[in-house]
Amino acid sequence: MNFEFDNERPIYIQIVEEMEKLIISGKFTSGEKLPSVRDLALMIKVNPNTMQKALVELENRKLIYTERTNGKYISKDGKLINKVRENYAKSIAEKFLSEMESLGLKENEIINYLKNMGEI
Amino acid sequence: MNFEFDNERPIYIQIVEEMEKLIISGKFTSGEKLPSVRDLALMIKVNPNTMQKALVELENRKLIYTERTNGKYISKDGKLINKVRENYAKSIAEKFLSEMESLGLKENEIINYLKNMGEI
Amino acid sequence: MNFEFDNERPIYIQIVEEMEKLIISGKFTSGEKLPSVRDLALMIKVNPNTMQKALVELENRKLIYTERTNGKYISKDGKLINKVRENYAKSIAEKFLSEMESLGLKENEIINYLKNMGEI
Amino acid sequence: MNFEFDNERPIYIQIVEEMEKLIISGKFTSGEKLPSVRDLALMIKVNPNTMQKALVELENRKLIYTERTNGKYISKDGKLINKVRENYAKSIAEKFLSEMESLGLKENEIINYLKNMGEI
DNA sequence: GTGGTCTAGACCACT
DNA sequence: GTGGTCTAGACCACG
Repeated sequence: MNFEFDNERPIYIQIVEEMEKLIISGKFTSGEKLPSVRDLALMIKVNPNTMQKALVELENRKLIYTERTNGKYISKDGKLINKVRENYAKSIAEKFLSEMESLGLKENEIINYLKNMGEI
Repeated sequence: MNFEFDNERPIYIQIVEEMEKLIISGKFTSGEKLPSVRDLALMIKVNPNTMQKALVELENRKLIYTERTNGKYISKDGKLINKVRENYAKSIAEKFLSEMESLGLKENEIINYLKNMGEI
Repeated sequence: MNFEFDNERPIYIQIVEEMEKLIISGKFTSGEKLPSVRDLALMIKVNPNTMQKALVELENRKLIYTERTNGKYISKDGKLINKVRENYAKSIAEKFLSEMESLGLKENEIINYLKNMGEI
Repeated sequence: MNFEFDNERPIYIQIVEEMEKLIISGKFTSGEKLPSVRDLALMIKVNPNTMQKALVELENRKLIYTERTNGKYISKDGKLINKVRENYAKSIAEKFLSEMESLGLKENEIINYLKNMGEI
């Protein structure tokens, strides 16, 4: 894993976001066992407590679960994961549209804008 | 003006962002005189220090300028404003595309997704 | 405040439970400002980080909220607080009944048992 | 046997508690021979070490005893079992009352609350 | 002065 | 070896 952090926002939040993306995009598969907290911390070069804080948050969101003394696992709840993915896509698309529209662009203009970007 | 702030990020940054959007979308016109810092602070219900901090940042970005003893004005530099608008549009579009692609969507899928949203 | 902790369970959890009780029983009033994290930590003699962890959990439960750089406050959502109180009462009553019944006692026997306790 | 464990507390403790309840409620009869440690472990799907740890604790509490090379038996000491049952009932009743009272309820209100629960 | 974050390091129970 | 908890101490942005 190769994580880059920006200094403006808490590291643990950025870890949560990155891992959430890895889960909902299928890079981590359902039920897969995660490396130990300490190993994850080493891999992305943060303090184990920081890693732990991120994992607790992911567990609050039900994207991972803990087997006591055994390890942590990606959730097996496929429906939940799908729902999170859909919510995520919807929320960033809505945010994008609203920001572009606040610049005075109409929807077809926005779509043309995106198409042109691909061609450059 | 009716501003809503999110507790997670500095208020003055959020003011900067909102005013920048107002300027580049033309809600504030070039050369227009701004209300006094004190009045702006009252209007959006923040501490005058916070308002002042936001205005300093906008001045750093050349989007407003100060006439000593006279007040603050929206920049008359139309090219600059256009450039800021274009950079802004480009940056949010790139961010949007990269986030959608990290979910595993291709560019044409993303565009279809946006089109469908509009129809709902 | 005078808190006593048992060694079997995490201190921060015990703090959460005690403060939850104080809130739902009205010892803390709605909207009331809490002492600073550091002061609370001093008062009940734990590390500020431990106190912070407890307060984060209370915030997750919506029983308190944070005003950035200003302090923490008891929730003003009276309905929520009532609901938590009712859930709490219901859950401990159900647990109590089920445990007494698993000893072979009928409901009227349980109630008599309680009445006798008071008289001793 | 059908045991469900909560991840937050040691499994062996939960086994002890469940078996204690089975004994004091008469589900296991005095003097009855228990299945082997290995079989018990299989039945409730835990590691034999964990089962063994639980049985050692039950033996410390004199609720079972071991006949060397022969097996483990439920205690024949009816007085002891009664006493444990009474202590257990008393302790959960006291805990229940104290928790309800910490919500601001008086004893007669608590009893009415219980009566109403039964009727729903 | 407020809350928040992070690091370093230690200890613990459990399997 | 696993996750979990706790302490001590430092630093930071904000208002």
